[in-house]
Amino acid sequence: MRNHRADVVDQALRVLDTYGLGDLTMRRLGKELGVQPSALYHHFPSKQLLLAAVADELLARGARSAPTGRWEDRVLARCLELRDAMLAYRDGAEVVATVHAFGLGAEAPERALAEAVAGSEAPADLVRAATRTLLHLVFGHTTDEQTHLQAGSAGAIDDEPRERSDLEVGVGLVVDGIKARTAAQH
Amino acid sequence: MRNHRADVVDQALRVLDTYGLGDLTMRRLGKELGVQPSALYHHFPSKQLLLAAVADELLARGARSAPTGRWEDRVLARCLELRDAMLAYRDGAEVVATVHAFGLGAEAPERALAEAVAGSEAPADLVRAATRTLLHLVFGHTTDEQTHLQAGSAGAIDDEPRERSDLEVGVGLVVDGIKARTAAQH
DNA sequence: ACCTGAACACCGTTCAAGT
DNA sequence: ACCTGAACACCGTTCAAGT
Repeated sequence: MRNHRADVVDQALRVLDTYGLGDLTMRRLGKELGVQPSALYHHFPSKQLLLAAVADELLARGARSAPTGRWEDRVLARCLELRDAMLAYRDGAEVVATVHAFGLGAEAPERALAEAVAGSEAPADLVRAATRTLLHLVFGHTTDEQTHLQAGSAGAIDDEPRERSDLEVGVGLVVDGIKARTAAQH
Repeated sequence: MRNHRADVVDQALRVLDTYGLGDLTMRRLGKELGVQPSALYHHFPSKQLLLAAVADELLARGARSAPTGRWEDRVLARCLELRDAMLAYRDGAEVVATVHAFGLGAEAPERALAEAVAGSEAPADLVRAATRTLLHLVFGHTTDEQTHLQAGSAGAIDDEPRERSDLEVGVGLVVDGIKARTAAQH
């Protein structure tokens, strides 16, 4: 049975969600597709680029329609959209953050966030710095949250809301900071 | 020649800085110490715990005396101390962030940061959320900065100041956010 | 276009045994 | 206390060859 690029990505997402990033190996993925590991190199030149495609597909599946309303609300909506997309797959936050850090993909969230932050009408330099700050904040908080969530199936009832509200507070602080700065130089 | 725990950590730091995290393997480290890889398991039960000790030593070497003055200045000082400590070793940011994410060590920066943020006299919940936000921000920005720095030896002259100022702006935004929030509920 | 089979150059970790 | 030697169960990647 011959596979296309999309089949490989789809199966990789399935392996990721079922067994975790540590078990998402070229050999394991090949076995799951009924194919030799070397066959995967017909579709992707390296595991890193396969992972980039996986991250992009994961984000596409979690994508929502563009938020409307006040820019502060649009910023929060984009942050929660990114968080939820990453939480939807096991180790999703680690995959997306790693791919983004290596500059191989996962660029849609930064663009979407930048658009929303630009609504503040802050200077371009501040918009860029604030966007990157928000992105790091979402990656960091969500990775923590997912680690907690996946670690203890026991007693996680208590921790989940606290983690989510921590992210919301963090985003709120940055938003307030942007306002304070933009007002200061009015 | 018999090694102690501290010798292993010291050599690991040397291998890390010279060859990078990708080449910091138990086999490579053993070779560098003139010892079989299995000998390392006399000192550390796993590579992860060795890395935790490496992160803690890296942070200890970059530690400064406690900052004084206004809490905003102490917060920034702690953030820059952490950044500089991580930048001092190749792949230092990735090592520290990973160890911290796994909850195996690298806890001193969070404690130091929390102490400084508490100076704002904000409610305990806000102090905790803001501290974690700042920590993620420093990890994220510094990882980006180090990636940039290590990637292109060419043209890096232009990027370095931009990255550092992005971090300072990010910290400033969060600090302003804390002030705005604490003032709002006065 | 998509895949096989075999190889290359590695990993982390365990464990009985040595000094 | 610290280390050896050998093994176990893996990795990512390459490449000539097949259909």
